[in-house]
Amino acid sequence: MYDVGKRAGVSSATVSFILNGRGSGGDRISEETRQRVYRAIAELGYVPNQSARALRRQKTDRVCLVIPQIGTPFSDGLANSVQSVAEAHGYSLILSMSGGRERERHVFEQLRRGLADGAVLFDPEHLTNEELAQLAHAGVALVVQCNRVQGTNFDVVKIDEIKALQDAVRYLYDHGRRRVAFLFNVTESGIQEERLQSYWQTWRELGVPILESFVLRNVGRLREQVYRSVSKLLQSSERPDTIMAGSDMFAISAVWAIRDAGLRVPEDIAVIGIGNIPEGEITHPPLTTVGVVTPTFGDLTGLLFSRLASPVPLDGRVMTRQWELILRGSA
Amino acid sequence: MYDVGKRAGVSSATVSFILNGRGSGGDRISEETRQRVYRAIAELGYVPNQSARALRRQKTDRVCLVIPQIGTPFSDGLANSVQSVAEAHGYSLILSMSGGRERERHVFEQLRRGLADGAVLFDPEHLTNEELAQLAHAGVALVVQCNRVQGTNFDVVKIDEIKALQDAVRYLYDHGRRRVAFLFNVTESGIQEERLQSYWQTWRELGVPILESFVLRNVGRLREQVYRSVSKLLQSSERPDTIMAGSDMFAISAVWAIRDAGLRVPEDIAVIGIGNIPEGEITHPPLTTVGVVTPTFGDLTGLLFSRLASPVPLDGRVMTRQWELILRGSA
DNA sequence: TCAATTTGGTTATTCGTTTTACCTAATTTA
DNA sequence: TAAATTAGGTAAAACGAATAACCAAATTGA
Repeated sequence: MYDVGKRAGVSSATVSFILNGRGSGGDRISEETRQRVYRAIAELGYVPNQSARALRRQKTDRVCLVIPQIGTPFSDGLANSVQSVAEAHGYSLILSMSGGRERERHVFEQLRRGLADGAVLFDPEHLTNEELAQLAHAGVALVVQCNRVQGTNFDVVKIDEIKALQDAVRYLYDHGRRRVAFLFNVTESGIQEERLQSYWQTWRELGVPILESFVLRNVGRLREQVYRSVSKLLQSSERPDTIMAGSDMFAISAVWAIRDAGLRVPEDIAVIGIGNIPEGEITHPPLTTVGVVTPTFGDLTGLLFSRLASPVPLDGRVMTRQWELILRGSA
Repeated sequence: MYDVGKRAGVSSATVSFILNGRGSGGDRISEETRQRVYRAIAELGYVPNQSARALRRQKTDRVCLVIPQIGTPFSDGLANSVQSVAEAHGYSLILSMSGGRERERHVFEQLRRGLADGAVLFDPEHLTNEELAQLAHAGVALVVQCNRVQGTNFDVVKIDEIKALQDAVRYLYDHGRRRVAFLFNVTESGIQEERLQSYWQTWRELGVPILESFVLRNVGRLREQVYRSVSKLLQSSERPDTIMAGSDMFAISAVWAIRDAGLRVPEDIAVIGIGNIPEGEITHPPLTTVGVVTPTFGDLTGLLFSRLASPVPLDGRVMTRQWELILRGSA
C-alpha cells in the first residue's frame, strides 16, 4: 500500500481512503489523484491484505457455516442458502465440517481465534452452553440449531418433533395399522433412539403391542444393507403391515425391498420416513414422512445477519419450528 | 497477551515464547514462569488472535478446498480426505463453493487477499492460466484439478478420459450392440458434449450409425425427469439396445425405467455410466461405468502438502490419471 | 579471582492496514 | 483586505502477535 502510494505520489493513507470509499475523511480526494492511484494499483497488481485489515478493523467480513458433514441433502441446501445471503450482505462464506468430537473442538477453537464475525452451528453435538456463551461473549455472532442448548447472548433454533411423530402414529392407527416395525441406527448422539422412544410410547398409549423382532436397531448406512435387513424381515412368518423408518433414506430402501418382494406400498405395507428430504418427492410412490415443510434455512440466516447488523448486543432469541406429518403416497 | 503477561508478572514476549514453544529464544523459560503464565491464560480465558498472528508470520495455517458445489458424491469424499490430511499437518481446512462465475471470482479474490496458505481448486471453470499463475506467484500453494490449464508455478492433476470412453464403445461393439442411445445434459462447461462427441466418433469409426432420435440432450437433473425421458424412449417402435449415460445418476435412473418397462438389464438393454460414484456398486444390477478406480484425493492432497512443505519454490508438476472401463453387471 | 558463559528473561521493531488528528494552500465571506 | 472556511491531503498511532537484538544476574572455568 505504501508502494502504491509512492508510485502515485501520495501517502498510503490516501490509498486507503480511496479503497475504502467514504470514511471519516474519505470523500475528500480529487478525481485526478484517484485515477493515478487506481493506475498504480493496477500496475503493481496490488491486493489488500485481509489479515491486516481484519486486525485493524476487528472484523473479518466472513461468516462461517459449521455442519457435521457435507454430502447430506440438508447441508447442501443450507450452504447454498447461507452463501447467497452472506454475499448479498458483503460477507464471504466459510464452510467447516465438524463431524466428530475432535473436529468440532477444532472448529470451535478456530472461531474463538477470530476466524469469522459470525457463525451458524448446525447440530453441534459436544459443545456446552458455557462454551457457546463464551464464544458469543468473545464477539462472534452466533446462531445454533440444536435442541440441547440455550443461551442469553446467542440465538437458538429448535425443532419440535414430538407432536408430528405422535400425529404419524395416530394416523397409522386410524387406518387400521397394528403390526409395526421400526428401522433405526444406534448413533452416538442418540437422536434416533429418542425418536424410536417417542413412536413406541405413542403406540403403547394406544394399546398396540410392539414385537421386539420388528425392531431393527442396526440397519446400516448403505442402501443395500437396509434393503437386505428389510427383505429378511419380510420373509418372517408374520410380517408387519407398517414400517416406521428413522430416516427417509431408510424408508426409500424399505420401499424397494417391499416392492421387490412382490408386495404393494401402501396397500400391503405402509412406509413412513423422517426428515422430508427432496428425494422423497420423486420416489414411486412418493414418500409419506415427518419433517419441516419449509426448511429452516431462512430462520438461521435471518437470525445471523440481524445479529451481525445490530449495533447493540442482542439477547438470546429462540425460534421453534414444528415438524409436520407430510402425507404423500407411501402411508 | 500483554494482559496475560502483566498478570503473570512477565512481558508479553515471554508469553509468546511460551505459546510458540521452541523459537529463536523460546526454550529458555523456567518451568516456574511457564506455569504462572499458563495459569494466567486460563484465568483470563485468553485466546491468541489469528489475524494478528497471520499478519506477523505471513502464514495463516489454513488450506482451502474449492469445489463448485457440495452435495455431489465426489466432493464429499474429497473434503473429508483433505481435511484429515490438513489437520494432520497442523492446518485447518476451509471449504468454499465456487459454483458459477461470480462465486468463482469471489473465491479467487479471497485467496489473493490471503485467505489461506494453499488451495486445491477442483474443476475451476472460468479461471485463466494467467490468473492461476498470479495467485501462485502471490505465495499461495496451488493444486488444480482441471484439464484446461497448465502452469509453471502450480501443480495440475488431469484426467484422461478419452481412452476409457473408447474402450467402453469397443466393448459394447464387441458384444453385438448396434442401436445406441445417449443421455446427456447440455451444460455451461461443455464437458458433457465433449464426452458425447468422443463416444459418437468412436461409434462412427466402427461404422455404426447413430440415430438422432436416440440422442437425448436434455434429460434434466432430477431422477424423475431422467426416468420419464427414458420411459418415453423405450416406447418408440424401434428401441435401443444400449444406453450410454453422461453420468452414473442418469444411468441409474435409466435402469429403473428399463426394469419398470418389463425389460432386462443388460440382456435387453445395456446401460453404462460415467463417473464411478459409490452408489453404482450397490444398484441392481451393479453399474458398469467409466471413471477413476482409485480416487484422485490422494494425488491432490499429496501435491498440496509437498508444495506447502517445500522451502524452495517448486516448479509446476503435472499428474495424469487414466480413467478406466469398470465392468460390473449392467453392460 | 576474574573473565567467559549460561540462564532467564526484556525492549523495541515489524507485519499491512485503518483512522484520528492535524496541516497548508486556495477560496470564500463580510 | 483580513478572517473564516474548504479542499486535498499527510503524519502517526493503533490493532495483537512474533522475533531479533540486547541485557543483568548467576554460574562456571582456569
